[in-house]
Amino acid sequence: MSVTTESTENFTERARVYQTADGAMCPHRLVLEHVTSRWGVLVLIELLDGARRFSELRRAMGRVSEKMLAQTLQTLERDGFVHRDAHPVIPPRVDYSLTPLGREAADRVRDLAEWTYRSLGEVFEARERYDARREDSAAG
Amino acid sequence: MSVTTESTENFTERARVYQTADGAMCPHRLVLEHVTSRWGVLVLIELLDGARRFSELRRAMGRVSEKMLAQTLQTLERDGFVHRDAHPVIPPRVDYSLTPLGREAADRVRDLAEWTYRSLGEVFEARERYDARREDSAAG
DNA sequence: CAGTATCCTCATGGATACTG
DNA sequence: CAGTATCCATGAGGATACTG
Repeated sequence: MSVTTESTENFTERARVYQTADGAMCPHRLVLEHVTSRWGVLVLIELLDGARRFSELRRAMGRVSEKMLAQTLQTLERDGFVHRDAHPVIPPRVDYSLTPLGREAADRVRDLAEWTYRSLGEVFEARERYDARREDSAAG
Repeated sequence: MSVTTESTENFTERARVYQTADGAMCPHRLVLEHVTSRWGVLVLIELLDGARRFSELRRAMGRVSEKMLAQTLQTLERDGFVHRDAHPVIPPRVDYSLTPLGREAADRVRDLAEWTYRSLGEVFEARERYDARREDSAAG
C-alpha cells in the first residue's frame, strides 16, 4: 500500500492515491478515510439523530473550526453520504442530513465508536500493563 | 468537541485531548483514532488472517515506512489490540497477532472497510452528480 | 531481521477576517 | 447565518542511515 498525493483539477482536496504492493489501486481506502476522519465521524454520528444546521453541528461538536467543518461536510456531500438542503432565505439557512447511503456508513461508524467507548476500561488496563512492563525493563 | 495536544511523559506520542462543548473529556475518541488510523486499519485487517512478522506486514501493506509501521504497532500494542511476541534468536524474529480485544476491533474495522468497498460504485456516482451540479452552476 | 535515530517536507487544520 | 479566503503553526509521516 504505497501512498502518493495528486492534485485533482475539479476539487480543492488533494487526494491520496493508494496502491497495494502489486500496483493495484485502492480508492475505497480514501472513502474510508473520509468516513473515519476526525470530524467526519462526529458529523455522521450527530446526523443519525436527525437533520442539523451548520451552526448546530458546530455547537454539538464543540470547537471544530468553520473551515474544517465546511470541508468535512463538502467531502461527505460529494461522496453521497450527506444531503445539503440550502433554503433561499435571509438570513441563510442550510440543513444537513444523512442520505440512505450515509446512514449505512453512520451506523457502522457509530457501532465502532460505541464499541470503543465500552472497551475503554480494557484499553486503559492494557496501557497500564504496557507502561509497567516498560518501566521494569528500563529499571531492571 | 475541542481538541488540544498535550505531551505525555511516558510515551513518545503527543496525545490529542478531546472535549465536548460542555467540557467532558472523550478519551475514547483517541482510541477510535488509533484503530481507524491510516496504517492501523490495514494492520488490524491483515492480522485477522493470522500472525505476521514485521517485514511480512510491511510487504503486505505495500510501502509504509518502517517508522510509521513501528509506531502504529506500538500504539496498538499499548492499547491492548496487538500482541507482540519477540523470539530471542539471531536474526531477531517478532510475531504480531491480535488479542481477543483486538479481534473485536478488527472485525468492526473490516466490516466498515468491506462496506466501503461494496459501496464504491454508489460513491463514484454521487461524486459525478456533485461535480456535474457544480459545473452547471459555474457555467450557468 | 527488526527495529531506532535523525532530518526534513508538506499537508492538516486552527485563527482570523471578510462576504452574500 | 453560512460560509469563503488567507495566513500560519505544527505534527504526521517519509527517507535515510545506523544498530543489536
